[in-house]
Amino acid sequence: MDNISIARLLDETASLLEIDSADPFRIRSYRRAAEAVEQQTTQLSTIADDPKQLLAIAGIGKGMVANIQALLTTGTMPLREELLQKYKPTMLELLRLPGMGPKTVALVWSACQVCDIDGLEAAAKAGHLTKLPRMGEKFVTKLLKGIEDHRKNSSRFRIDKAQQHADTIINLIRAFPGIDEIIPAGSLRRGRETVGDLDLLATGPACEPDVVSAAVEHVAALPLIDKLIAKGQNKVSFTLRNNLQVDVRLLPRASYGAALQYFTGSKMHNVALRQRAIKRGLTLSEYALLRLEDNVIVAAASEAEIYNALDLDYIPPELRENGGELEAAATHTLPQLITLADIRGDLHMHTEATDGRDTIRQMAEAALARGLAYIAITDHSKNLAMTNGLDDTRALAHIKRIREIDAEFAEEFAAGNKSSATPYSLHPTPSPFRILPGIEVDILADGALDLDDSTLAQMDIVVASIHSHFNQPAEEMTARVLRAIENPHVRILGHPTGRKVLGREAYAINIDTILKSAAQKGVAVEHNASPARADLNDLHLRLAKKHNCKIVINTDAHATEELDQMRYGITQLRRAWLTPTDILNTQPTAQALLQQLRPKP
DNA sequence: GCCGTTTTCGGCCCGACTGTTTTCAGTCG
Repeated sequence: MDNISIARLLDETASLLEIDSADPFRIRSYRRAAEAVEQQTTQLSTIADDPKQLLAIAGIGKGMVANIQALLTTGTMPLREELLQKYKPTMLELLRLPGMGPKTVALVWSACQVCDIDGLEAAAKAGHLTKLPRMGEKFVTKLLKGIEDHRKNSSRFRIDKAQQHADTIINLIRAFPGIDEIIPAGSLRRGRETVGDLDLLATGPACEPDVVSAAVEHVAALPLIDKLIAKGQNKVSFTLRNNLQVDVRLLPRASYGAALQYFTGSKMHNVALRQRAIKRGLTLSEYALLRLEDNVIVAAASEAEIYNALDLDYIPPELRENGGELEAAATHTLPQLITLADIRGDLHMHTEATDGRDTIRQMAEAALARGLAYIAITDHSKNLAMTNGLDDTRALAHIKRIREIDAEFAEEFAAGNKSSATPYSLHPTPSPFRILPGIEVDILADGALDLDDSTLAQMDIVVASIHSHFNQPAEEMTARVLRAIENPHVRILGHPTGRKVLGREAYAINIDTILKSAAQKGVAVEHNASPARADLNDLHLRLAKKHNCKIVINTDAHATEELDQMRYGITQLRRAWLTPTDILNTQPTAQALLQQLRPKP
């Protein structure tokens, strides 16, 4: 059993304990243990014989060692079995519905014997639920809507999860000798926020027709396969334990480009491309671009050859949605899309002062190691009590500390003895790494901010975001944001739509009005790079560009490794046709960036 | 259930919002 499976079972046990109204702290222990296990780089199965090594992991104690050893040897553990006597595993899915917490799940089970989504929907429609305590018309309406949304989304996977699975599988397949290239095609390659399944295309000497069967057998025997769906001449289809379907195709080098083009899509892009081919007396398939009259291959080995043979510039996968990219490619007017390397700073992140996990210095070191030139530390303000948000006094003390560490970085730079993963000297224009003092200030229900202007005046970066009262009518919500950005200290509007991928609809808000107003006031709008919260979708981003709005892309990292999520945010910017000049934090230095932001009052 | 320890047990982020109540439990972040 691998770490992911152990983590999942521990987490599920935590959920079952919640339904069972167990001690909340005991529940938290199981959740923490699950997280800790998931983050381990070594497989626990290899060190399970040595309890000392397990106990060395923070969050794993004596009890958890016994649990993990039970899981590894028997595939389950006593507490889990005991809970499954009382409850059904399908109840865990009910917890994912909005408004359904452990207490409510336990209630519908004991009162109506409802333990799955279909049963819950039936009970809701039959009016059984309104007879229960604390459940009225409104609750049932919201619940039915939640079930509908859940069904719509649950068959898709977020891009980062899909990418992780793809990386794992790719590494396993690459281990087979004679496979030298393997690329995920489909919506993952196009950078969609969610993907339905994985399409992996491999090529190399081992994929040539006369020898491919050995490679097919290798793929069909991968250890992480849950169900093998199909095994053909050069294609293997299977599902993983989480139901993600994976199609692996092993293709000869000569037709790899055509296959990559075909399986990357999108469908509408391919239709348009094939129409263009026919007009030129050609025909495009997954095998090659052929001349119609004599079936001679015009292009097949690479995508670039195919596009060029159709009198088009190479079109990046993110643009292949039949949204004007063919016309642009034909007239050589495709945009120079932004890349990860263009991003020089990250202006929204949290530290252990509030709900982050790492220190100011750790975040800075991690950003420097990732090649950034500057960051802003923007911890939460006091209204977010659950994050231990900063009041005015603590906020001022915090930025004092930020300034100190910023000065330390400057000293270390001057002394030339900075030891970090990326020495300053590797940067084209060496200058000290900068840490800007900032805050993520909360926009209250009436649009006021929850810290004093005198405090905000001390900050280089003031990100204003909404964290409560999500259910205001659109007009009120819009007015509230407009009032917040009236405050001259606000320089960035944080996660302006509150959208969550696979989780929550955007706030009811008039985004057009807000973007216009932000553009007029010089307030930058933030695209949250986290794949869970790709806040502005590509439509929003295009709208922001149209209104000449300043745009920043930030990770909102709560730990050093979350800085890596920038890559997913970049993909969304590319899908919106944005270039480096459309984004403020492509500015090379903190000073240049600050000059681009709204001037301080 | 874990942790830190004054080695034997107490502390472990908790406030705001919602839909239901008629004073609050449950959910969310």
